[in-house]
Amino acid sequence: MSVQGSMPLGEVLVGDCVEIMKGLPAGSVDMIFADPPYNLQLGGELTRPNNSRVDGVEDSWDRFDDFAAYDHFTNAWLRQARRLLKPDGTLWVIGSYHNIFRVGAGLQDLGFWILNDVIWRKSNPMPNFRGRRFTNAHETLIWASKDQEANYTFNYRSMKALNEDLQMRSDWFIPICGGQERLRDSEGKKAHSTQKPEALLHRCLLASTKPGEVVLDPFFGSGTTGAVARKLGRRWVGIEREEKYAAVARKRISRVQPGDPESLQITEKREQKRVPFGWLVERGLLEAGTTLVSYNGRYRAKVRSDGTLVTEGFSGSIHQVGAHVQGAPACNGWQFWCLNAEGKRVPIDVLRDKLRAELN
Amino acid sequence: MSVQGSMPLGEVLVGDCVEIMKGLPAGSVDMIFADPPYNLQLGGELTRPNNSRVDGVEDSWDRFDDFAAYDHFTNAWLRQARRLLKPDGTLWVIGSYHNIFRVGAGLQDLGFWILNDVIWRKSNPMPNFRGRRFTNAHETLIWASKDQEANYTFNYRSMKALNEDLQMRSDWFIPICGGQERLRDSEGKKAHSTQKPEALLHRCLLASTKPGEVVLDPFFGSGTTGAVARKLGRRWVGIEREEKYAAVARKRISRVQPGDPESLQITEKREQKRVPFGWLVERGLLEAGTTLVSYNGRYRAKVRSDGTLVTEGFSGSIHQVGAHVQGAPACNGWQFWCLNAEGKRVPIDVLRDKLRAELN
DNA sequence: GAGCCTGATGAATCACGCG
DNA sequence: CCGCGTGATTCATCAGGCT
Repeated sequence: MSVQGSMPLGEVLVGDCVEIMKGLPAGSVDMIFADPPYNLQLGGELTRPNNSRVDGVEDSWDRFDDFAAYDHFTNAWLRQARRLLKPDGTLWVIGSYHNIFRVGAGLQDLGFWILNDVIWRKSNPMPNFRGRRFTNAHETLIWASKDQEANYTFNYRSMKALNEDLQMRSDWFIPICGGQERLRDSEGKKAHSTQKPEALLHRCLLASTKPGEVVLDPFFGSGTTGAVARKLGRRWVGIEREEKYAAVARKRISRVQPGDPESLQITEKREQKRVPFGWLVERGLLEAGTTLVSYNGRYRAKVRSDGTLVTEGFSGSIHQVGAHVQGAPACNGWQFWCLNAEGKRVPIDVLRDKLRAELN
Repeated sequence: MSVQGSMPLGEVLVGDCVEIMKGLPAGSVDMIFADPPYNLQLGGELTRPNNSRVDGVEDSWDRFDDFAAYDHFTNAWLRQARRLLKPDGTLWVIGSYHNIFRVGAGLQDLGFWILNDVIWRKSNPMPNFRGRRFTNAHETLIWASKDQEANYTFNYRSMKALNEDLQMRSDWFIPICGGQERLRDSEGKKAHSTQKPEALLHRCLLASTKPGEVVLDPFFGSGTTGAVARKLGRRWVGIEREEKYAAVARKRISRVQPGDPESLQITEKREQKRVPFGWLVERGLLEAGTTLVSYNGRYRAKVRSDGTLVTEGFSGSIHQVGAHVQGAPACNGWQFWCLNAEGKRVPIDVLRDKLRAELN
């Protein structure tokens, strides 16, 4: 058994990611973002029609003898990822058709529960020069919890806000990393061949973590995960096999302005403090005896001094009475019941909001 | 060994697809489109915010004991699919994150060579009613040949034409099947719970088959593959486990107007008649002695009467000379060499097009 | 007929905390 | 650990009915 130290937050650890993960404490990570080698089987060089050479991925870290070797490697790092995650932590993995099916099946076999697969649609993909296939214009991300029962984090409201107040879909349109964002060496060459755009990590981190939580990236590369984590006030740990890339990442992240806590604060509705309906009556925001109307005008009920409602032959909480009159199994009374205000029906939820504001 | 008959073209065979495929002749199919069960593993019932019930997929054909059982089933039908395909035939499979990773890994293990994964982006997916995940707004298709060396069909020009003369990308935006297209029984209920849109099949068939070729769908369902195949002048065979669905499909397909051969004709450049460069000189579209310039203006060469080019100390075909001056292993001379026309450089390929038009 | 409103529905792995 | 109560939660499209 290996000796397990504490989490080296804000550091890039250099070495084999499986071995290094073995030395980290179990259940200490809230989210893992992994961009493993793609197992690209490029047959020789790829050239453009005019013979200029495409600078593809041919680094030694991206070569595996066969699928069995790749599966073995995948299983090893996924096992460690699973061990390091907290019970409610989640895993993101990105890949292409060369490797993502093997990774997806592998993580399902280990008990991970897939929450979504997400498509990164590239605004500016490389064309298919030979005209023999469809332009490969996307990559696939898998988002998974440790098991089916996990109470994972999903910042629904933040995602909805990012998408013009419509639910965020599973297809994301984001440009590839280029221009000023792309890290280059002194000769102008790409510092890393598969640098991911910060916008992609921004969305993953914002969707599935809270400020201050711990994010691990076992294939750190040029450190995009660390840079965005710092920007978003998340804590991070990176693992990178090559010191060359680790150095690039450290320098890059040190220049990132950390996000200020206040602007990072987001409140999901489901996290707000509970306000019982009765408090509205106690506090005088609603008088006992007031008649409430259902949102569609079909039902009426009277408010009692203890915070229950009463309608013909039935009484109970706002939720119970709402469900009863509709003959429905459940009902959110806050949205169902309304006040008549200036001829318009207003959900009693607005009174709850008002009280919550007073209570702060 | 089972007795193998001939291909029952235009028929829906009722029974277990693996068993039926075993009875069909090897190497007899040009393309297979497969929409296997997704193994959704749905839990209890799901209601919309208005308390109406979501009509999920609860059919018996989608229930498997565990991943092992699903993998076993997947391996069995993929093996038969492989046996039935001609050497240059291709396989399409559609799935969701529940099953596609297992199918993708399984077909790679059998030696299939993935050409693309294609994303069907739904214009109108069902929302995520509980706000716990991203809206699952896509499904994934895998397109694969039997092996890496296969000379598969890809109708590049047709796909490009379908996409406003830009290369067709791997992400397709297509509405789900509803409205008039959705087959319903006499009570207005869905005839099949997972009917695919014809637009999706149209694109798959148009991309990867020629008129008259044989298409097999081992999970025929309501027969979308057959209907579109008939419309596009492809021959088809369907296999469906339930007679109920087979009957629906037969009736549906019988009403389809077969495409007329002329309008199905498409011209892929690679199938056009070969036109040697020398013919341009013979026919007078280009005079011997003309000086050609490379597309980037760096190199020059002179046309000789026999259709060869000559430059400083080297002569040969347009391709050989193009490769030589660049020091490249190969070169497409039709695109590399240009004429100076009205101050602009125009590839000599335009002269070939002109001659081809004259030769018709 | 045009326009507006209401209701239905689609391959869906769809709560959570407290007592 | 289970049971129960509170309460969070939907987008695009089509069919049909009413003004």
